[in-house]
Amino acid sequence: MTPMSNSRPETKIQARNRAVIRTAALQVFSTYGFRGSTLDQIASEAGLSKPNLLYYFPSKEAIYRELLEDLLENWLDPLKEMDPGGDPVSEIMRYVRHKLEMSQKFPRESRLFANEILQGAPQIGQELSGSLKEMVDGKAAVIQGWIASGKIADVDPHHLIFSIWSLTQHYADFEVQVNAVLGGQDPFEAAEAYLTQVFTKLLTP
Amino acid sequence: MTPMSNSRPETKIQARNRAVIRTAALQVFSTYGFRGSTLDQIASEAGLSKPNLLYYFPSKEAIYRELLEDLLENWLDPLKEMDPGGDPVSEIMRYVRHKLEMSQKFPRESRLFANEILQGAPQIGQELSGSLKEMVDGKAAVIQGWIASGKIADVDPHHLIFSIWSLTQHYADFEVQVNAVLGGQDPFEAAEAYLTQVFTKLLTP
DNA sequence: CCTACCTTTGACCAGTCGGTCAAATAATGA
DNA sequence: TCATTATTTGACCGACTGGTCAAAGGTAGG
Repeated sequence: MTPMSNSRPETKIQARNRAVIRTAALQVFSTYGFRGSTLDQIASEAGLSKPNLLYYFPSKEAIYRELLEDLLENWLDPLKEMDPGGDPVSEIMRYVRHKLEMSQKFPRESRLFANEILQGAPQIGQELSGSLKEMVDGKAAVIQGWIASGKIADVDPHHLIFSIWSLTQHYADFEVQVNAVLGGQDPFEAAEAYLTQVFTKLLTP
Repeated sequence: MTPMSNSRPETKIQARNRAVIRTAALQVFSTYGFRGSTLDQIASEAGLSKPNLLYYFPSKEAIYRELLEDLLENWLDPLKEMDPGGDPVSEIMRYVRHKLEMSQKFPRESRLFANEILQGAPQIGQELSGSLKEMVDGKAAVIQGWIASGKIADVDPHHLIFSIWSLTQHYADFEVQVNAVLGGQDPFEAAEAYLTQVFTKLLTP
């Protein structure tokens, strides 16, 4: 009997092994994408046998989906927290710093997402044009309000959001290139200063 | 006798079929990455049989390498063309527009590169820390010169270059997400206006 | 026409893929 | 203790992987 097919409470072994598998799968999927990854790789990375993996998850796709679902929750949350009542420049800068910090602390999650999008978002396409679009449109309206009241400069809100995603995630997704070009020095300190400069100049009316 | 193993001039059939294969392989590799792509996929996309593919290219890796090598040439060229003697803001803006145009016209090439970097640059790692770093360092020195003479604002040159790459390539690499959020309208017109605004404000002293 | 080379392919190979299963092994609780 | 359940694994499956090969089908020049 597989642990997913009943509704008994999760044992300690189950909790531990499912976590181990998720970590291993994140490592592999974020590097090679769904199709480029194999169960044997993940099993080896997790220190478990392949049938043992499939005792905890019904399929390769199920592991991948669980990772992506967890990701989408945590990934889009910080944008939701942008407060329409707060100071516009501070709110946006806080979001920028938060996203940059996510790239620094969770580069694998960022790359997992990038891989999924590069491959045409076969698993999360609906969320993108559904809840994500909804949320972005909502925040774009908030930003448009800030513009209308003259609190920040007149910039396209959607592209402003894209530029925040792009600039911050770049340090995770293109980590290898950034490190190669910078020759080993840590990029994030200078990145934060640079991004602060960019968005301060851009948003100041 | 395979056409790569001698030095006779290329026949018309060879030229045509090698081009067909490159196009098909670009489509597949740029979507699924090297490991996620199969020769059968590429052969099917090219309308050729799998042994026929391997008549024109010695291996899957050889096709991939040829694509990447062609890419690196065309991809990094425009940065080289940035003229130290020209007007700084114009030169940088011209580069930004050029890169954005590349994202619009050659999104598959951009995604091929992105996939290679995401996977840790197993094929082009040396070029990144070799010739690419060299060239970027050179251009960063040029930009630093412009800053020193007060022609543009004081920004970190390396991160300025990263931000140009990141912002422009985002519209190719994350095309699916951008289209989903924008709901079908063409992103590039607004993107060009937005990026002009960003870099004008950033660079004006 | 013929011959020499170019091109294409069906059949095949060993290794790997995601996934199954029965049996063995550990943990748990009465 | 013993029986029940949870966990682990070796052996295995059919499908697919990158790649080979010999033979067949085209093509071009003399």
